[in-house]
Amino acid sequence: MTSRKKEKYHQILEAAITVFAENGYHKSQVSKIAKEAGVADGTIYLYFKNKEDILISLFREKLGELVEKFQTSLEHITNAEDAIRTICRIHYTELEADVDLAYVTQIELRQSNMEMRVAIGQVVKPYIQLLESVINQGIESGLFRADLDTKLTRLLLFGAMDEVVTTWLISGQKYSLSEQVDKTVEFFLKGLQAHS
Amino acid sequence: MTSRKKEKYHQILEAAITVFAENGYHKSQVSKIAKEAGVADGTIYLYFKNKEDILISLFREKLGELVEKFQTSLEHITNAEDAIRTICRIHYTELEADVDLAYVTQIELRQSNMEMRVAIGQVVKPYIQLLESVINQGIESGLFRADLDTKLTRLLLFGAMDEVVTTWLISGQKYSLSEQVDKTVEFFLKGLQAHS
Amino acid sequence: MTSRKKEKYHQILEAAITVFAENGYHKSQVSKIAKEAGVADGTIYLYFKNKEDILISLFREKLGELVEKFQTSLEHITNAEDAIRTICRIHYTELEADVDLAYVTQIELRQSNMEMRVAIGQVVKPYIQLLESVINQGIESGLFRADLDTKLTRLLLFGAMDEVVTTWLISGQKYSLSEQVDKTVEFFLKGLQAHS
Amino acid sequence: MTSRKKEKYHQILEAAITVFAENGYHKSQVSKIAKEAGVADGTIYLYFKNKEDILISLFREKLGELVEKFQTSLEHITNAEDAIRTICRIHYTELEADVDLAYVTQIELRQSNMEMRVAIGQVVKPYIQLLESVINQGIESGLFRADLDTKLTRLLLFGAMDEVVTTWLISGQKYSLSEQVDKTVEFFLKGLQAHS
DNA sequence: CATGAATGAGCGTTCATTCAT
DNA sequence: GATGAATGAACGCTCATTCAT
Repeated sequence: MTSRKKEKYHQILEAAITVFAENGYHKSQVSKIAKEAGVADGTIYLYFKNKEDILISLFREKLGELVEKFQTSLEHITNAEDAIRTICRIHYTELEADVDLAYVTQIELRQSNMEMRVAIGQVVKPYIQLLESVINQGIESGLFRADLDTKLTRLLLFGAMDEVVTTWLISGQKYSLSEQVDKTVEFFLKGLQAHS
Repeated sequence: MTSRKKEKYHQILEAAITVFAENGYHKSQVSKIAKEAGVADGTIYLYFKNKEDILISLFREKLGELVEKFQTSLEHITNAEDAIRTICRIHYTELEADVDLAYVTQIELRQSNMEMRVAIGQVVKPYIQLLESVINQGIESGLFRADLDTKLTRLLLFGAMDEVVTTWLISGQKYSLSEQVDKTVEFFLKGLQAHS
Repeated sequence: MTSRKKEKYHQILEAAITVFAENGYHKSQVSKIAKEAGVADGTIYLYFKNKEDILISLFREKLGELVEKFQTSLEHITNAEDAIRTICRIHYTELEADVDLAYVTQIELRQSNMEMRVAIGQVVKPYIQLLESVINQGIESGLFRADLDTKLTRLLLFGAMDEVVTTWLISGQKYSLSEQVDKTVEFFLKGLQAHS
Repeated sequence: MTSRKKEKYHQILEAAITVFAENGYHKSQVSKIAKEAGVADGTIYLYFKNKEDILISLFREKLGELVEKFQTSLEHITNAEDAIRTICRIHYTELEADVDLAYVTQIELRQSNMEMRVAIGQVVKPYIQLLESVINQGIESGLFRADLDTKLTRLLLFGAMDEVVTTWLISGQKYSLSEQVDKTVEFFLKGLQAHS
């Protein structure tokens, strides 16, 4: 029962990601998502509070997976520099590999009001904390500058990567996103490193 | 006549910025903007093609002013490092000084479809070119690393600043944005500088 | 299920005929039709593409019934003169018996653009063909003149009857329409008959 | 002054006929007529009560001219049969010669509410009376049947011709309208004549 | 649990008309 | 008389959500 419930839940989410990516959030009718998922319109509301909830859930699920990948990959990495490189690589390659997801996170998810932004903030938190802990670890290990403002720095890193992904997406993905990892990381590390 | 026309045009834009900031683009009725501007609903359409056009015009006007400020401030600055610092300072202080404008550019403007994004892209272009020219000048003058990818770098800089502003905004402007200039610039310059 | 669907479909059509007859097509709001039909505004659009579609459907349904009546009545009539008389009688009596329908077909339906005219043309076709076949049969049987132009003649007949109905309607139905049958038919037959 | 007034009045009417014929009454904005006429929007209202008044005036003016042509042509015709032939010829040839006028009278003018219909009725009156007087004269001279119902007969004649013109118009004027005169008149006369 | 027909609030836009200049 | 900027009422249609089955 529970597994079947979950099944339909994910079924709807997968449909939503497809429909959102194709038409954008505001132009995606709930009925279209239902059709894509192969369920009735009303069924959607057995699994989600409302349309907005679909978008947030989508983000939560997908970002959850992403954060897991980050955590798994970082598990045996103790060097902060390597960690930054790994984070950037996953950030770029995962979104490059799933353009639909990229659309939803970079474009559609931004089409939200302040209340949703707050909700999204909650979802992004683990990723942000990951960045923070890496930065902190870098400072503690002496690899990164001691005068770094952790909270500001993680915004700079995240914002920079975010913009690169969005621009790549809007440009029509005409070039390789993952090839930008090295130069991005080099810029980051120089900005971060202690004995520059 | 022309001045009175312009007067009403700006009257509507100012009303729009207020209403958009308060309710968000999608929840701002044209009639509400008209009321705020003290004109009839139909009058809006004498000055703007449609609701979307208001948003884009708003952005164009305001960003135009901003770019002018950048250009004026950079006029006598030949040192690329100083230029970067000036850009960041203006970016932060101007948006900090006009929270409504900040809301519109950081939140509402993102609530747009791909077509609008393209239009916005045109508007942002001068600012982007400004960043690029400063980076290029920095490289040529030997202050910045020669192996910098100009196009990638300006994304990193813009994205980083953009995220800082948005986060500050969403947090409820509980801290000073302009105080973040120094640490932001320090991070940037270390990432940019040649003799690191 | 299907019958209930049809039920609501006809419910809306009957409401539309009432509202159109009372206010005219252009001054009949969809909401007024919905109210009259006892359904929500949106329900209209589950059964009709748009407002125009209501008008055309109305015409198609009602004229369909009318054509059926013509065909049933003519089934056992082989004499072309009798057929003409029967057609005129039905044309006048049916519209006299349903003033609302008459309003819609004679007045409101004419308030349509060229595209709608084409659609209407399709609906009227069976009636036109009926007239043509009667004329042709009359010619073949030797009752009607051999030099009659079938296509022109059916226009003359239809146009003449149409004008009589419209004028009766505009005049406020102050006299009996069905009493005009005999004199109309007499005029027609003299114009049609061979051994004049 | 008066002549200049009249000048602008006709200027607007000519513009209206062009615009109505091109776009249809409901899709013809007053501003478009003003532009076509080379006057300001407001000027229209110095010469016409409202948009509807333009249509009726147009009809009144043009039909007035037409009736004059009828009357001039019938001046020296004492034979009722010749008169019918002349009327039909003018009816067909005049509208064939001025397709724009035909559009307005046959299509656009019908897009009117009951109030307008009444107004139009007043305008058509002289033409109707002309038809009536010809029929009456025919009866009195013994050429036409004595048992003709004058009021009904003029409807039959007018309606028949009207339908022929409308059908020719909607068909795209692919054939000659004036060539239909002879067969139309032949049908009429057989229906009208006494010693058939 | 699932359905999908029904709901009805909500809104961008048009355009005939007015009136200060 | 002439202008044309300004007005604001009016409405077709969409679509997220509900609920009887």
